[in-house]
Amino acid sequence: MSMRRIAAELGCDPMSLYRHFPDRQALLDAVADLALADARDPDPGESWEARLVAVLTSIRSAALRHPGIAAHIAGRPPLQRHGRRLAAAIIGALAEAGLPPADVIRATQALIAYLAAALAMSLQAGEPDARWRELRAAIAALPDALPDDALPVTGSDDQFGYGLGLLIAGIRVEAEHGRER
Amino acid sequence: MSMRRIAAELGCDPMSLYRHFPDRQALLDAVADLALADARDPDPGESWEARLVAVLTSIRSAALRHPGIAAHIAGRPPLQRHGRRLAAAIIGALAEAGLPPADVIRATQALIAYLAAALAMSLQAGEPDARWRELRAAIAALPDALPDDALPVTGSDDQFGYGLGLLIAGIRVEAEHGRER
DNA sequence: ACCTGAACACCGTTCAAGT
DNA sequence: ACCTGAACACCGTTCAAGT
Repeated sequence: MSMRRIAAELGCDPMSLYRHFPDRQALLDAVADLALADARDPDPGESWEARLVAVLTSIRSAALRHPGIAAHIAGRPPLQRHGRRLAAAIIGALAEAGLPPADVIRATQALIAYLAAALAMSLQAGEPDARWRELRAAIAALPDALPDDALPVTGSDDQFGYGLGLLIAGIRVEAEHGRER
Repeated sequence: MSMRRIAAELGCDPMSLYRHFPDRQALLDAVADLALADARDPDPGESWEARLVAVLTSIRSAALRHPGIAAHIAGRPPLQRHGRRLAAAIIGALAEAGLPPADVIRATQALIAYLAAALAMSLQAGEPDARWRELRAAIAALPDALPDDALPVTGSDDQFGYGLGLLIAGIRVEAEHGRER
């Protein structure tokens, strides 16, 4: 995904790209946001929990469908047209959960941070990452542990969903505490 | 942090580095792990919640104390000597919380994913990231919202602690559900 | 046998020269 | 005024030539 390679693919001079974007980062930001175009907004009839799961899963799927730009999405969450649309869905769900506005921001950034890192792990998992397998093997060797092949895989859908579930359970607890106060 | 720059700093030929490490990534992995040497293990007398907060905060602080390698730590969590020591502390705390072994792995990876992304956000926050400020401004313009300057800052300690609290609350809920079953 | 540094195949971006 | 491509200042890594 270099400027020279993109220009070659487009059959134009590398410098022509600088007519449209100030630098490489701005070009990739625009492409990254575009890659999220097919991440759908959640059904407003669903509960806030279901909407959070739906929108975050949808973003992750859309990013993984565009492997060339996924690493950039993970490193710099897009905040242009589609990024903002999806952020608004997250913010709406959190507001409905009952979090105060400052916590809505905090929880939004926590969810996006988790999504970004889980996405990065999924990408690294593509190239079999020997380091995590080593760690899994070390854990399997501990007393009372499962055999290695029963352990969840880094970057899998299952793995992503579990961590997302933890965050949502935490948000529910936090919102209930706020309501009691 | 290029091979040529490191070699120049060390006053040696760039190629000498390849005598000690197969490639740039292996060298940075080793440096990254070393940067976590001063992240302390938590006090075993504390509760599992307090130990999780302590060890993850300690890792984040250690990484931020070495800004040159922090981005590499965020992108590729070190899994050598110190990385494994700290992972063992996380795993121990989660096991004590009462999670079954497969969930201990899932929760460990969720915590490390969150830590990595929050760290990356802290680094980007160093260079004032106009994109997040724009999003904050957009949120401040919503009905019932706080004024922009009351919103939490991306990548701050406060921000990190809040998301970590959500994950730990979620883990507590998950562990309690498991105990009921 | 070991080590060095020239060389290869790239990069993002600037800027002077062309039209 | 606009666009092009040569040039600058870098990369990580290979490998042939030296000791």
